[in-house]
Amino acid sequence: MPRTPEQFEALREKSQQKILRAALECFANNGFHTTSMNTIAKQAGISVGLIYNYFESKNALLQAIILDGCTQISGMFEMPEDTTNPYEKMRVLLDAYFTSLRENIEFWKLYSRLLVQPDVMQALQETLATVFAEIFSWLEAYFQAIDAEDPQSEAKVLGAIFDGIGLHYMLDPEHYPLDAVKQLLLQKYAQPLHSGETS
Amino acid sequence: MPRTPEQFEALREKSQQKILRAALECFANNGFHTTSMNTIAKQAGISVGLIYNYFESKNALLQAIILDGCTQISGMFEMPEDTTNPYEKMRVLLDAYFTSLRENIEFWKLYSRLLVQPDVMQALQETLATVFAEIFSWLEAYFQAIDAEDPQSEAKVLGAIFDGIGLHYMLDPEHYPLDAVKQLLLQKYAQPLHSGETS
Amino acid sequence: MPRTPEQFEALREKSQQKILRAALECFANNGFHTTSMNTIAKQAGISVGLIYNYFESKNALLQAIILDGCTQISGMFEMPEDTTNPYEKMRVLLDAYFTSLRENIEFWKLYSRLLVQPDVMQALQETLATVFAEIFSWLEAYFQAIDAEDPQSEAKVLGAIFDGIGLHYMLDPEHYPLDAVKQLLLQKYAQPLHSGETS
Amino acid sequence: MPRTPEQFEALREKSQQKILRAALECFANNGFHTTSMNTIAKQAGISVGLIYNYFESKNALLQAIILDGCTQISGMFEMPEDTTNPYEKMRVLLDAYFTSLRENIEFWKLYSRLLVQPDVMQALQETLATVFAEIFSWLEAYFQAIDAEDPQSEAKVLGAIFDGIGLHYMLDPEHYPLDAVKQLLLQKYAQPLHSGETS
DNA sequence: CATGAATGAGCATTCATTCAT
DNA sequence: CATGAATGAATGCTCATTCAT
Repeated sequence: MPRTPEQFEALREKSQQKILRAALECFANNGFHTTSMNTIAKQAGISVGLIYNYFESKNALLQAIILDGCTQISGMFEMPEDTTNPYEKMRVLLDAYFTSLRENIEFWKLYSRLLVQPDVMQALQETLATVFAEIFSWLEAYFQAIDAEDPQSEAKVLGAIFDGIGLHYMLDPEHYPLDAVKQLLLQKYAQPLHSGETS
Repeated sequence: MPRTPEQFEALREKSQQKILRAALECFANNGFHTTSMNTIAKQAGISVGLIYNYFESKNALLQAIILDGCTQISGMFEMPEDTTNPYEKMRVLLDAYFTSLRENIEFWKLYSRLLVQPDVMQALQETLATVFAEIFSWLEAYFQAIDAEDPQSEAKVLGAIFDGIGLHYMLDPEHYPLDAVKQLLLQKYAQPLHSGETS
Repeated sequence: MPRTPEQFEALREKSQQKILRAALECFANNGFHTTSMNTIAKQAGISVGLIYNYFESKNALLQAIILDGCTQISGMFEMPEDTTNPYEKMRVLLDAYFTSLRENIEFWKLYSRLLVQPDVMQALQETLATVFAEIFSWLEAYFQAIDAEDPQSEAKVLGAIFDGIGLHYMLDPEHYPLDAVKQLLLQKYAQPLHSGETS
Repeated sequence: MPRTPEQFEALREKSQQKILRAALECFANNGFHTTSMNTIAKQAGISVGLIYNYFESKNALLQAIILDGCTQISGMFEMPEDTTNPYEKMRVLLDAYFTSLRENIEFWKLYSRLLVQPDVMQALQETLATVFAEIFSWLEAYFQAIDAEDPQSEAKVLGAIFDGIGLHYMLDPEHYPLDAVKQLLLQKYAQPLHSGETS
């Protein structure tokens, strides 16, 4: 009784997801170079050979993971249609970011780690450069919208804050005061400065 | 006629420096795992074996480099004796930091990279944890001195800014607006807020 | 269509045996330190890497060989159930020993060689100490059974004879008068002394 | 004030002896391959380079040690002029052997170890073969003198006893019953058998 | 004569990748 | 589709030996 093409597809999808999840966990926790294909296979509960049925190489596997993650990051910048107020937008972004930090810590670990591994980066540079550009242009637009004096630099600083917090949070998730920091950022960036000045 | 102990010492010092410099450059640009001892030797213009006359292992070599760098980082927080005003102190710190970023870009590359490689970190964790703690306590003291509402979170955010900027700068030093960003930070952190508002 | 577990098991068994045999031959003829893993692989007709699928390290490989051999040595002291007469037992032992010397000359070479390599011995000491103790207690029991004056010393001397002969035989197997020596030992140790003197 | 040639010679002799002693100790305790030239130099309190002023190579150093030892072994077989009785000769030999075992344990360790290291042996084979031949012919002469039935085999067995005891003693010098074993051998080999038979 | 820094070939070990079944 | 045994190039590290002083 041969399987239908749909069943095949579903099986493939399932195996691929298992591999991606296993690889993400291993890379994030032990580093890319330190993780062997055998380790990933064991973690995924499959054989080494099978990985090569789905991914051309260890590097290709890594790229697939990153691509997944970039989609997610980009998603954070998508706003509900009716959100037009810049402060409101920033609130949505900060919410999304801090939620993601907590929920996808594995990915953020990996992301931070890869960001800075030049050998790994070569292949990803293009992909990441695009995402980076998108993010910074979004941030600049925000600072222009609220009439900041130097929107570009403000965007750089806020971008640095995002990556810096991600990095520090991931170094010691247990003790990082994620909520307090979020509050501070909401206060700094998601509300008009000197709100009561004119009264 | 054997060399005098002083001559030997000079030779040793010279070789060690050659090795440290070569290793920093290689690690920073190509990553720790991707750099082989042979590569370092070639870069330093010496033989592989010689490296092991000065450093017990590849890891020990890395640690020596990091230790060097930590001393440098700590140095940034040492103020001239007569600097008591917190804003003045912050100005000195920001100056030191941005100068160091520009002058020791190799080290900052390496630093950012290592910060996030769990396998490499094991051995360095203690060393780095100490430096981190020092830095954050310095920053907290600053925010307490200027009567910030939530000094801890402010310190976290400013710490994130430092590491985030370092990371972004090093990803593309040519195009990063280092000066503009520095000016913005001076404005944000090194002068009283709303100082002249009421006048 | 993957192989069945039984097929894999058979493959593994075969490779492992190939490795053990090749390693024994190399170690025995060229010494432990002088034999490289590459040499063993070449001798076994496989790749270096494969050895590490079966043995954790060069030392582990050596230990596996020794363990095999110790089982064999111990076997020499196992007597047929109906052998109760001590002289008869000694005859069986001498037979077993000289047969083994001839048939497993490779192992005896290795054994003699390792016995005296302190650096290699560290790991094997426990294993070998046990075997040694067993042998000497067997020999002492024999000398007690035939009412020797100083069973312990007699055991030491006979033990020395075994190892000494092994060592000399293996230095020049072609010319060693193994049979004549065996006859002499049978005469010395496997028959009552002066049995017919008084007749 | 230049030194006289005699003084030079004395200095050379002294250094050479220091090296030989240090090397013997290291080789004996840690094995030939495991001992590095640096270790020997440190043990001798001199520099590596100096060793090469006196010995062509590590192997040459080893050979020199062995040659020294062989002279010593040969010496054990030299009898006082007036010793003509074979039993008396055997007594002298056994005395010499057991005394040497105790006093030159380092050398015997090394000797036993080298005897069985084929790679090391290559170079020494000739030297050692000569010594071996001498010893066995001495022993055979003894057994001929006392009218043994199979002098050659008796010589092989006694030779085996010597090397076997040496080997076992050196494996655990603390607990080996050297004296009792010596007594037993004196009884077995250094006095007429059945001394009272004819009475 | 004496020193020890410097060399580089050689070794054990790892691991991404292949492939017969 | 799936398996895991097999490959072999690459890497960290050691150590006998050389040589400038």
